[in-house]
Amino acid sequence: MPLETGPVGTLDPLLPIAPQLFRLLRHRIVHNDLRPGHRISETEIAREFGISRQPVREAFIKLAGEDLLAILPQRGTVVCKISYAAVLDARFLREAIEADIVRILSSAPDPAWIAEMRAQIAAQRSAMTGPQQAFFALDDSFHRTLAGAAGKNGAWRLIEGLKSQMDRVRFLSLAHFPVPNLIDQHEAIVDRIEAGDVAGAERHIRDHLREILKDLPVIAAESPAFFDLPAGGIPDPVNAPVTGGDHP
Amino acid sequence: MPLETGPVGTLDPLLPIAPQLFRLLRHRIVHNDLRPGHRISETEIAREFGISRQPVREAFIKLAGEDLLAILPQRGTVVCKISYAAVLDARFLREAIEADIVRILSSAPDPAWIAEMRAQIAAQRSAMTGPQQAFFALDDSFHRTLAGAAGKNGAWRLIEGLKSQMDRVRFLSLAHFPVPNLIDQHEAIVDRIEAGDVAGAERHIRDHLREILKDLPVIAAESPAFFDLPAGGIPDPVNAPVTGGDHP
DNA sequence: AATTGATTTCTAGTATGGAAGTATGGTAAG
DNA sequence: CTTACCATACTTCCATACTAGAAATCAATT
Repeated sequence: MPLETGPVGTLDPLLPIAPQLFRLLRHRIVHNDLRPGHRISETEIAREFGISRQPVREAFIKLAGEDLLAILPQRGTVVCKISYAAVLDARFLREAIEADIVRILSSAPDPAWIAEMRAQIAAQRSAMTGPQQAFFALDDSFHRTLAGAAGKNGAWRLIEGLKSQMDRVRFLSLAHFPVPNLIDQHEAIVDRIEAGDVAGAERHIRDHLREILKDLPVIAAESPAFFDLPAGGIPDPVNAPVTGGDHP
Repeated sequence: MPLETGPVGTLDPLLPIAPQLFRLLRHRIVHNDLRPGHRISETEIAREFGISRQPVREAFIKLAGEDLLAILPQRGTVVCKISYAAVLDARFLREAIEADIVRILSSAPDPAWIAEMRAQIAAQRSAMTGPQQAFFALDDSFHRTLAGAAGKNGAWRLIEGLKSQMDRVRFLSLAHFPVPNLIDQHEAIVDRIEAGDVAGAERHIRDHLREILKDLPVIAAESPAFFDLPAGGIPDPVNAPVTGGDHP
């Protein structure tokens, strides 16, 4: 995994500091160690790590680019709330992209990649009894493998940025996600890819990526303080327009 | 248009400098005023605009995030060549996203938006005789309108980032793009949306966004110095795996 | 007591100085 | 003529100092 390597919590002074700090703070925010609305200042972080403000500032700017921090000039910097709309947007984009990835795969199935995916699914089942975060890592790996198998590693880089918004929800309420179901869905996707069933594979990946729509309203209702909700309260995103995967 | 506003070439010292400089340099790179491979330094740019190196540095970091600059620690900063692979990746992602956008639109056509799109197409035809850059602006506006009509303005923000890679190609060789054809394609897309023909609308937007595949090899062969080509020379991207829009 | 005003104390933004590392050009040795 | 070496002139990166502006605190006034 290119990102998120190494222990999270310390900085190696020999390596460039700003990118390290960026990953570290990003990890803290996505895992809700830094809570939405919490104010942090460049000075404070600089003191905590014994570095100057400059690399902190650069990390802040990059985090603001992912909508994880809001920098208010001359006023302060706050951890963004989880934008309900942004989560839905990110999910929509992921579905669109991964649907096409799966179409590529199923239109020309590669036995070597199929074997790799099945091995990963086996690992996912083994991780079912362990901590849920372990499954999430394997889940990421699975989806990244899909992209890689389709020759779209560049696409995964983009998805990683989108995923940060969705991950904040994921780590906010680990209990809500039906891991066994998700693994079954992974298996169904690979089955349809192996069978060369383009429409079927597409339908399954789209359904898979719509799972979060069921849980999001529940989680948002549980922790409204963490969310930036649209006017009118929590909408029912399941009623969002159908976007594909349902052709005859 | 949120980005690229104001005159390009001067900085307002009253406003935050770093974001202004970012947009300005981005414009120069995308329009190939700064050529691929050209070396620039923080000091040089700082002198040119009479500012300090720090905001320059921050602009550089953001440009590196869009793969427009490559910052080599302690060695220098160069304008990235146009990555052939990145252009293909960006195009793939755009197709996936806009295909789903068009599916939303055609599954529930809105007369008001249809009228807006038709008006824009008329404006495009008027701009056919003028400079080609004027058409490009209208083309962007059209696609942005599609996203907005589907309630996916957030998606357009992402596409804008992807588009910078494709725009570099576009501005590199204005002559190659068959503007009348593109406008006809726009019209066909809107026709299918209005008719509620989901599969047809999807097929047309995908074909539309594949136009660049025809021109890219030609442009790359004309200006190989501007491109970062994969090993083995210029591939034929038209033979890339089919990714959708061709169901029965 | 409530309100207005000045002051103090925070913030991010910018400027500048120094440290570490790399490429380059010249010089001396083989 | 070729090669190894060293000094120099760059580069980015980090640290520090300073500026401008916003918010909060406290005092004076009504």
